[in-house]
Amino acid sequence: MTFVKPDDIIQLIQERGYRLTTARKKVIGILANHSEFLGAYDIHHLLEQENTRIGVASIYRVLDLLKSLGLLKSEEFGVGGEKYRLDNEHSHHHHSHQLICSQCGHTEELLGECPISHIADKLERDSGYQIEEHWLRFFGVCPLCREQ
Amino acid sequence: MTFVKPDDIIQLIQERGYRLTTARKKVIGILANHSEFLGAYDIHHLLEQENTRIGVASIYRVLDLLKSLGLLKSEEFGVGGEKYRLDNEHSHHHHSHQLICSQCGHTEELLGECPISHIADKLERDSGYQIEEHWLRFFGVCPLCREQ
DNA sequence: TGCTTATTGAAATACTATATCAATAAGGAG
DNA sequence: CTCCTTATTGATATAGTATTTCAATAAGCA
Repeated sequence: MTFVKPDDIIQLIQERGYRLTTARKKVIGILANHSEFLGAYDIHHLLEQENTRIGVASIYRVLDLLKSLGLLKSEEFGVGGEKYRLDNEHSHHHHSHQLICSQCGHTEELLGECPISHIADKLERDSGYQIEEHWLRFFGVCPLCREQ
Repeated sequence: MTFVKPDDIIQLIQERGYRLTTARKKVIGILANHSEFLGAYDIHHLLEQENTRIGVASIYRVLDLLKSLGLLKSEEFGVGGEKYRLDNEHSHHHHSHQLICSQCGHTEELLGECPISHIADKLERDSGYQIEEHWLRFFGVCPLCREQ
């Protein structure tokens, strides 16, 4: 179970002017009841088990919509394509990513999307720790120091 | 260009009792001439441009062989399946991965395959730094401390 | 040179993902 | 509550990646 309530998502969808359709409700329902990552076809199969037939194309469309609303986390595991999960409040933790020159000490903050969050998620599941923060620090020789 | 010489790979293949075939030589030749990551079908197309026709299945077999010999690095980029590159000596740098309890201070070393190396590789290309080392430290509350 | 068998190529198959388009249904207007 | 507009859907076709199968081939040894 995630901490995102289906009703909140449905409300957001309507607020944004999107229609509230069966496909959207069903796919969101499945995602809300599964804390693990699911592939598009996993969702398709789970819906079939509830005797609900939603076209694969529509499942991808709902996933795209949720992604565009920032409500979805996705991961590429080794095989089997992209997997999706509702983005819940616990999936974020503080981090610090730095690139440090081991010769002159110059430090750069690395911005952009966190490449570690999915590792932290997995680690949280595997270790039982509740991860709050991580540091990622790269040490190397900066271009200026390399010239000398 | 990688720093792995095709001849060294070919020698290793023969030492291990595998036959030296055209498919193996050609695929290794392509990989040795490309420092970027290539998909199986990229290799297939590149070989066609040299008027060499190697079946896709065989390309996958060569890639599997190289992987089993530890000579191949692979990555899943966003789309388009797995990509491969010969593993060169510069692709390794020292690292330390730890999981630390922020309450009791208990520290665990995280073993297993380094999930950061490909980030380091990309960073090296993008930043111009020559990365030598990285630390990845996760801070959280361990299962014992969570019970209290 | 011939033999054994590891290896290959082609085709069939499976799976993920996207584009197309007629049919459908959501939701506002009346 | 009914009608109308059009966003949305489902089925199908298509594309790309990956694996399996099996007869044909060629590598390497005697």
